[in-house]
Amino acid sequence: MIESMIDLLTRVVLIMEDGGSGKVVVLVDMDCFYVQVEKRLHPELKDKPCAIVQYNKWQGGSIIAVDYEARKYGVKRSLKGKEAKEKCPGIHLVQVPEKRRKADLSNYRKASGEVMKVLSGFTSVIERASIDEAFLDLTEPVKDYINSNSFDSLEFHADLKSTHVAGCNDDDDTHKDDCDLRISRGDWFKSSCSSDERVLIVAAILVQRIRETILNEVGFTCSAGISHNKMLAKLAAGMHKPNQQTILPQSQVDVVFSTTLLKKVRHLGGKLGEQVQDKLKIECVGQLQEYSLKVLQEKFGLKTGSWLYELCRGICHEKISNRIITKSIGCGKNFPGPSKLKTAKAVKYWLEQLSRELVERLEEDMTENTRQAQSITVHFLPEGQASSVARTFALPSYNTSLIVNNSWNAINKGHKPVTNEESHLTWTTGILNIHLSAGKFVQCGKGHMKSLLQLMSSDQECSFVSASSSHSSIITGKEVTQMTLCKEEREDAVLTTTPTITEQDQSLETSSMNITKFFTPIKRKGSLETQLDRNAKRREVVLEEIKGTLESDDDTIIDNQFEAVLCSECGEEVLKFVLEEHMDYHFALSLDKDSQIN
DNA sequence: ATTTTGACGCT
DNA sequence: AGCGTCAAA
Repeated sequence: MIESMIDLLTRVVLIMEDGGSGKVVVLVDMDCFYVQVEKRLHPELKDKPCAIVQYNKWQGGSIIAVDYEARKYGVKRSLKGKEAKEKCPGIHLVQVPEKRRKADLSNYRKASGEVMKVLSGFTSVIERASIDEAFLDLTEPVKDYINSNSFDSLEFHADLKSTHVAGCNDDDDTHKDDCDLRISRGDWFKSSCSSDERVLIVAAILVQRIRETILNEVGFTCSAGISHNKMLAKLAAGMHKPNQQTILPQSQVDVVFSTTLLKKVRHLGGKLGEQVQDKLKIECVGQLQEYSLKVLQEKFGLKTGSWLYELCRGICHEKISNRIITKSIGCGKNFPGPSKLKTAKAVKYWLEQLSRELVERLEEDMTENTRQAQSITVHFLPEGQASSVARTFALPSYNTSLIVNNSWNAINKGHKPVTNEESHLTWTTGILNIHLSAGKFVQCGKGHMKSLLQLMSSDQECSFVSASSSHSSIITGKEVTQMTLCKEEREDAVLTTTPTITEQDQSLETSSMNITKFFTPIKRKGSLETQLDRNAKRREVVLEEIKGTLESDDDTIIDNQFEAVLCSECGEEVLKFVLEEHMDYHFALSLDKDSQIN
């Protein structure tokens, strides 16, 4: 009974030409993004087959992006650089930059930001879906455009060269079919076209402009899918690449779905897609239409069942959030097989490297987005375990030592050493991966007029932490006085951390890694901006002093960075502000020795 | 020995 | 909070 009512309602919805969404949704997807970023940086690579690799010591590195020229030779993601050379001897392999002995993706994040900025010029509703993809809600812009005067004077054939309509044989130039004629002739547009297709064609004109603007302003090509919801837009975007766009109207859904493999649909590319395929013995999305809502819910649960029921009819209610910056900032590194971390020294070294990258990125994020992360989660994968372990702790200030120490404690809790010989703890099992992720961002700082306005006007994505008096919380056994997060109170916030140094910590403190003290208390006075200004000034001075020969250093604010000290390892005089890097250098040497012994 | 990310759902 | 899934380069 209920089922037949839902079937009836669904049929009614389907009579509505756009599947009931009433929206215009676009997915913009950059073509082989990392390759384009590198080619912009190295124009001589233009028109040459090219792939991006991470690292290259082992098998020529792992490929993470491939341009369309190289794809012709069968070069794919996840191949080794070496294998790519075999398939395509002329290929140019560009390495991802490395910093602190790990891959550094910041160039690509910056380029992504450039694209997002251009997109924000066209519509107020943008969802960053990944580093190179964004969903746009063009419903309003399309309405505006239709209501504007320029609408009548459209010349479709001129503007829609790179536009396709899904489900039409538009690949063969000699056999232009109905779909192509539709979009290339204004007269058809005015007379013989359903209203949902009409808005999508107008959207296609806007998307064409958006893509041209991205190319002109930041120099990247992209592809796009134009439809009524996220699922269809994403599917459409993949149909014609690179540098093209595809309309997928509701009227074409059945035709397209009759040959679309399940795993090609968003969210069905993994285990669920396999389950659906196996349980129902079907291959294509369209075949799902043969199953009642009841049966789908029995087999896959209430929620997933109704999701599948609607999905195969082209209906998808996934909301487009309004957010072009990430909700978390993280970095991690794998230590596969032979390179697994076996000593406390090695773990601390990499925690230091990861923490420094994280703090660097968090500080940039703060100046860029006037927000501050409130928590860190450390993930690590002990050898022999199926899944990684995660532990979360509070982040009262952006401080490398704090992150290193809390992470170290977290890792130690469930991972006991078998021997403990003077800063050389050894575990029965090694550590195969460490990942640090900062999250729980709250808006902060001055210049809050603008950010507050943004906050108020945007949909739920941003949330306030209500301004209240300072409170303490117990997290991972450490008492932390948190700052008040909003408004004026913040100005006078003073941070204190209460150190609880364990025996193990102290034994480690003698290790060459521990340059700064654990939980160096940080007192803050004055506004955030003042702090940032000071940091910026300090960096300028430092940069001038060392003439750009060294990475600018980060975190721990020490009064006199220019005081020289004698290095305990080599006896050289070293300025304090490069001491950490200097010790890293020694440690890297010792690690290399270690690995030679092994 | 793909690696390094990031979002979200489940419990 | 911690784990699992899915996805992108």
